[in-house]
Amino acid sequence: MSSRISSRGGRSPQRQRGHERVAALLAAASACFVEKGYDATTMTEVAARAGASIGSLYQFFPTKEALAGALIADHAEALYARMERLVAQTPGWNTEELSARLIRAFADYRKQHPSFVVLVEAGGSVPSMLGRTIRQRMRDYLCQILAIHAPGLAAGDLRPAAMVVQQLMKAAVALQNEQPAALRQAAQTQLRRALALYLKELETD
Amino acid sequence: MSSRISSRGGRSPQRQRGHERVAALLAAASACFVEKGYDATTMTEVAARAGASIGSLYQFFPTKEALAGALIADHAEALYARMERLVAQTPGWNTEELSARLIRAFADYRKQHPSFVVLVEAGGSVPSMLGRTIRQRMRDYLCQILAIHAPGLAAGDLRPAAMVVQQLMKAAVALQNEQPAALRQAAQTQLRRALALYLKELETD
DNA sequence: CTCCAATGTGAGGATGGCCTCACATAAATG
DNA sequence: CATTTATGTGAGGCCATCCTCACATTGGAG
Repeated sequence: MSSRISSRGGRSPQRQRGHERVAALLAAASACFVEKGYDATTMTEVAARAGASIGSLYQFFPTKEALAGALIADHAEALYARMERLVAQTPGWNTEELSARLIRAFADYRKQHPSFVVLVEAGGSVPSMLGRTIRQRMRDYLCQILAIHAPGLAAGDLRPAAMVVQQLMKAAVALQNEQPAALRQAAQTQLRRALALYLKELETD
Repeated sequence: MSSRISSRGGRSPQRQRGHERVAALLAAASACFVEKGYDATTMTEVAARAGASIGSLYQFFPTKEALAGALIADHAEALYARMERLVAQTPGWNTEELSARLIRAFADYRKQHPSFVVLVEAGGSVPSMLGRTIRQRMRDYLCQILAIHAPGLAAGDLRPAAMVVQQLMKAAVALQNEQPAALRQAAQTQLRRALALYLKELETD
């Protein structure tokens, strides 16, 4: 749970009080990033929201970029864990079920880690090398799932298919912003159908 | 082609020289936004790239937000024109053709207006009310296309389907960033198949 | 040519944000 | 208690950026 912080400048918490602080700071940062985006949130605001002073914030996170990086790293770990559970459960699911689970997994994840999308998708001055790495690894997980679910698929067709599925997952996340709720749910249902159709087609190749 | 500028503060160009300047400024701004994102590009840099001074830039665009807004407005107009052509041509196309045309239309548009996605998708401090309006209107166009192509579709199912198609278009745009080219093209082909499958399913409802 | 509105210019004001630093407090250790 | 390490604090340095302003230049109209 504790995010490893770059050794240069920012000291890791040692006592219990320190760990509580970093937790509060990370939570505050997450909320700010979601509400105002990466560039628009200020370090002062994050500290204030966590009930800390600016100096305290800089004690643990030597830089704004390091703060975002720690958040991303924490959330990425949770994402990987979720994906590994999905991979493990894939053998027992048919196409419809797999489609529904994939959509639901991403929708749920976004609810629990709202700042992740904001930070990784932000094309701005946020550390984007992490984002590339994470997207790549996500694609690897999807390749595993597809290899299990559609064993007849040629190895060369695996990655393009995984990329398409990945984009559909991103679409599921984007649809969560829609209002009203009835329309959103109808759209999510349709997206699930589209994904199931595509997965079914992959099996017959 | 000339972008209408808010009457408060920023004067519209009157002589030919002025029009050339705003064109150069908009082109420079577009390039900067693409390369560095909205927040990271500076007004000084835009002016320098256009071969103008900062004062000249502020003569026509009273604010950084107005500059981005003018760009978005120009690009949106081109988008609407393209969508209207698509709507007009839809009756003559079968499902495969429609799918290919939709994907290609968006991919081409992104090549010709690279800053549009950067500005509209940027969740930061960019004027986002324009983005909402544009997305809404895009959805309306897609509803028209679907109503033509799948006349049997219930009116209530039209908007959710349009939302899904819209997300697939966004996916097509996102896939354009992928490297290497062979992988990108394979993924785009797969996405076209997924869209065609979904459109075919809509017809049989 | 003269005049005047449009356009061009860049130094500088004003603001705000990232980060530092010198010092204060808390808590563990002996 | 004395000491030392971890943690807490906030004023301020430094710098980048947005935008203003007073003035120069251009070019068409009369």
